[in-house]
Amino acid sequence: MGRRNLRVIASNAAMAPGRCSRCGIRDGAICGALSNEELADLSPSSRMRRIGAGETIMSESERADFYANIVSGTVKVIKLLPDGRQQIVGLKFAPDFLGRIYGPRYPYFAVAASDVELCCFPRAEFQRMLEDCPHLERRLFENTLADLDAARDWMVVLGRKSAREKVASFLEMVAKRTLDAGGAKQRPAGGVEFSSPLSRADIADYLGLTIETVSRQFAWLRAKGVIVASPHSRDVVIRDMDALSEISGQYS
Amino acid sequence: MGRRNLRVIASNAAMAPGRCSRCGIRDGAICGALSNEELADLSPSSRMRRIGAGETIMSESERADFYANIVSGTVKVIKLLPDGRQQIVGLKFAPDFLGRIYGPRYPYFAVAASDVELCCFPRAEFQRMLEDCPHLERRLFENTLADLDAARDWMVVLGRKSAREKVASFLEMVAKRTLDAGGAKQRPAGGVEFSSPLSRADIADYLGLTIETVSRQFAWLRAKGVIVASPHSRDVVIRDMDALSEISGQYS
DNA sequence: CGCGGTGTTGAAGGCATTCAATTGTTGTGG
DNA sequence: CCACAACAATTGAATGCCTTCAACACCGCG
Repeated sequence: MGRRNLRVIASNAAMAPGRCSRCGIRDGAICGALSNEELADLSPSSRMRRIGAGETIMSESERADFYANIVSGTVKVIKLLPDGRQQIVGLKFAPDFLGRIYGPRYPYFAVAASDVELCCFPRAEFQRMLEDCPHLERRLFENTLADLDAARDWMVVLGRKSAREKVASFLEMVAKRTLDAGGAKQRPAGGVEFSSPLSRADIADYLGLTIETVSRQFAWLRAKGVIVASPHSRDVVIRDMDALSEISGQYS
Repeated sequence: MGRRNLRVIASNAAMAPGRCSRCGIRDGAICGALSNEELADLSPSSRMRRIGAGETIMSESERADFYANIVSGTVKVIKLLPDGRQQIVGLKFAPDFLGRIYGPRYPYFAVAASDVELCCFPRAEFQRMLEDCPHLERRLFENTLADLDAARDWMVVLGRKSAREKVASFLEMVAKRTLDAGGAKQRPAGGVEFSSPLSRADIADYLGLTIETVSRQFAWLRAKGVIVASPHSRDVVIRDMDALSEISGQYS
């Protein structure tokens, strides 16, 4: 239950300096808090990195020497128990920020759930920019508050929901966040179509369940016609969002 | 399971203006980030409030018009599901801070778990102080990061631990935090003595369990000699902290 | 084609919940 | 001071949900 192996570390080719002014995620990312001049200052030190699915981006034990924006892909934030059980404590999509300020250590494992593109800043440069830009610090503060709310929302899912409600909550959450990011298609009759960013194993680790239980709940939702999803596939169509919300316990 | 009623609201006598300079919790509280002059500026607008156990301090639905430091007592941070199930998503002790900046709403219920003394600041005054004092904002940011880490730590407990491990984790956490605050007695042979800040019902809501399961796990820990606790009492002596850590799964 | 990885499905078992009854504690009023 | 009510905690028995163990199906890739 919840014991899976973490493949560690990362081949990472340095890419061309970030052309921030043309960056597609700028407004959504923390960079949206910076003026053109400030961004021009930071831009030369940014580096693109490509991370393969399953690779570890940041690690609890080691000192994190960079910060990053997610340009594309999905990142799992993971905590481990000494015996190997694991719990996903956060999910990060583009254009989310990755890293921990005010301390050298990132207190979790950040692992690529899919192939990921990162826009990375060296620690020192970013810290300097942070001191000069109170609005950047504030933006990060607001991000952290959003992370806190998300974590606490999920505590309710973990602590008080049944397996069925958990899986429905997961689909609801992914649909919402994917729609916000423009990665999902709106379907007639309020349907939503997207591809799950997580494997069954990851979903289990996110929901505090086993793979088998997750699979069974998918089967049930499929049988009920709430979702359409061919077996062995990560593509999902939510046919009836209201029914899903009903099942998730979010609205009664 | 997890359905309990929230008694709402608060008789609250206004007390004498905070004598911040002699305040016992100043250094631990966010006020520790303020100079004597700054504190003298804020001091006149502070008000002491006494809250009875079970009363709601802040509410999800209503606009919070004040911020507060906890001077004494324990506060539960709660989230509710529409059907009444509840999950405690945070515990606050003295000298913790209560409130949410950058927005008019506090997104949880804050409920007194015991009788509580608060040092309250009107929203407007505090916001003004915040704008003038970047170090105060930074202190709050660091608090929020600590809250986030605590929430994510607890997600592991909720998602991946058995009932026995959960109860052991709870006792461990309370012992640690109570010791830090000086509210617990060190006993010979590494023992720790304290009084549980939460009822069985609250512990259940914190651990995502039922009251009965919590009670049974207490009975088991008692039978094993890991703790000493007379039934129907909140007083606990942890006889063997190492054994407790073993049981909690925190160290294997 | 065979193999590893991922996902599905079945059957059995265990752990936490549910339902229920009892005990202990606290506070109120006679 | 004691009786009583209201509440909190404990304990027992039965149920059920999720896990565990196991086998199999599907997919991509060498």
